[in-house]
Amino acid sequence: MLLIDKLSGKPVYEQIIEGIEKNILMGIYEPGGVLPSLRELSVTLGINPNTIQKSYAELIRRGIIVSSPGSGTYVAPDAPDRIREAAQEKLIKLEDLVSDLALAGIPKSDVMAMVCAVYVRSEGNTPSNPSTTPIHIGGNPL
Amino acid sequence: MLLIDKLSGKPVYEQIIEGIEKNILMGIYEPGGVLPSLRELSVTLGINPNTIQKSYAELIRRGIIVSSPGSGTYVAPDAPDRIREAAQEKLIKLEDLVSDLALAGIPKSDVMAMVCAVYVRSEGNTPSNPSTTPIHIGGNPL
DNA sequence: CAAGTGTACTATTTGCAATAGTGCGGTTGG
DNA sequence: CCAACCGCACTATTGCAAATAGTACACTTG
Repeated sequence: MLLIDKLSGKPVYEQIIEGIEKNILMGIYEPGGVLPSLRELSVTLGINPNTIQKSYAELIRRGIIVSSPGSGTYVAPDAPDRIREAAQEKLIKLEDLVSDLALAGIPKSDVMAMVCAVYVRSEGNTPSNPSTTPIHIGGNPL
Repeated sequence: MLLIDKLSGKPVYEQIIEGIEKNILMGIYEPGGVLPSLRELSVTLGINPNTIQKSYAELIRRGIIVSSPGSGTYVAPDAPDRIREAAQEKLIKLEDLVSDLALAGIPKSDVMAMVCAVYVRSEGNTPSNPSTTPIHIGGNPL
């Protein structure tokens, strides 16, 4: 998981943030579950620990993950909800992009078709069922 | 025209590129017409001439505008077509964004409604009629 | 107690955006 | 013709953010 493209121009720490959020939404990282440690993820991704820490710090600021010094970092219980709320802001970016396409003459039907296709494709990718509470392991503070 | 926001985080030279493309699509800059000179636009926007030049150079590379050293810079005859073709790439970015929103649980209906709203709003903003060929003035090389 | 954890620093490198300044050669219009 | 303006091509510099590197400290776990 967590593919990082150093040549994409997008800051690495942002890619990590988005990757973790995506994993949480897809149920790979479950609420209450433990995240990879800074140093472990650092080795896995081949990225400096400080860069990982920067991503974690931002996610903590957003209340999506919580840290327990000396123990580890964990997914907040309401992480999916918080991520979904933040997604509302992305709708504005989407609006700007669509506005550009409309001006450029891209037919409305093309955009609509694309949206439909995406939603059909993503129909089976939401296994994060809130009723199946995650298993509590170790010194998890939650 | 050409509003530049130095605090937006977006590079100024990109804002200039997008602004000029938008003006071309809206018919404010007509194919074959002359663009403001580097120095003139520099003064108008309060931006260093080299930054303007960077924007112009990129637009030239894309074949959207052409330059005639000593004379001026002009909108390419097929500029609108080229811009529209390039817009196809933006569809991919849009697809990624919609994919994110779908994963975050934004309902398809919300996205659809937003797309409709944008297209309804932008219905009167396309006065760039290809049949009305622009007037040829001065030393225009086209 | 040893190992692993998050946290907090400082210093340095790297790349990009933007500015500043100068000069060259071509075009234009009086 | 020629002064004025044009695009174009340099170099140098500044500022900023991302990323790396390294160290140290306090805490938790087994």
